[in-house]
Amino acid sequence: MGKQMTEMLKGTLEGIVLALLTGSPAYGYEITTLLRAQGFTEIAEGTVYALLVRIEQKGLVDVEKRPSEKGPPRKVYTLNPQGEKELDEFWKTWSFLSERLEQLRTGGK
Amino acid sequence: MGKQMTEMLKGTLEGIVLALLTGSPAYGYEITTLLRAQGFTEIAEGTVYALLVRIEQKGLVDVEKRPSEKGPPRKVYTLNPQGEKELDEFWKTWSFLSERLEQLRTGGK
DNA sequence: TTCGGCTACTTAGCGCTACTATGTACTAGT
DNA sequence: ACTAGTACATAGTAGCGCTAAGTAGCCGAA
Repeated sequence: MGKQMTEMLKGTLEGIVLALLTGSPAYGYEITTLLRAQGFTEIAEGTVYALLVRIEQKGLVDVEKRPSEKGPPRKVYTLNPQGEKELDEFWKTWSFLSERLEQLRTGGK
Repeated sequence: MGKQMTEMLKGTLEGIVLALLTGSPAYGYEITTLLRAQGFTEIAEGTVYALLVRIEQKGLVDVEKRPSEKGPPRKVYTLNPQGEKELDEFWKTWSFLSERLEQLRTGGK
């Protein structure tokens, strides 16, 4: 979509990925294709992997290495309790922002 | 709200300010207080002024200097046609992101 | 058997945006 | 004179997504 989307994704992409991980673990390449399937067609692979490194270092996910039939071993990420807490915070922050913007759009000065 | 909000504001704050300018022009200090009144209590003054410089340089607003009774002269910003176009784009980008996230929140993998 | 194409992960460097901190300058009230 | 409120400006910092390039394993077609 362009530069606007790039800037807007800052801060939200992490939440999106955490949300994707709720319920079912996933590995990097898989997450990238999931994002693309959901319409985020322009998200760079490198972005996803860098993000995964970050959330791992923050302790929001547990990581497990599993062999793949089709290539190098996969790093499977699972949301842990701290990650769920962070996701919770994310939704709160998002809701706040979302409500303000909805108000602005419908002319509520 | 904290670091999460700071990151999330990237890209959206510009749209918020443009939206605030639709209908009625405003000057920097006024915009800052408007934002605070709407719940964005932690937005730094310097952030707003820097943003205003940016959107002026991008040609999204027209600027007029007006004397103030209470201090230094005000710089009054008015949304111009190009700014309206940019705001339109912003709302499109926002809608896209907003819809994806709503889908994610309600369990739509 | 070699080559392209898919899978899968990594990393250095860049650009953009919001924040911190500080400074300037004008007015009014005490 | 001093403080508080109004009003704007800016240098430096941190964080995040993107670009670009690389490594590595597997497979099927030429």
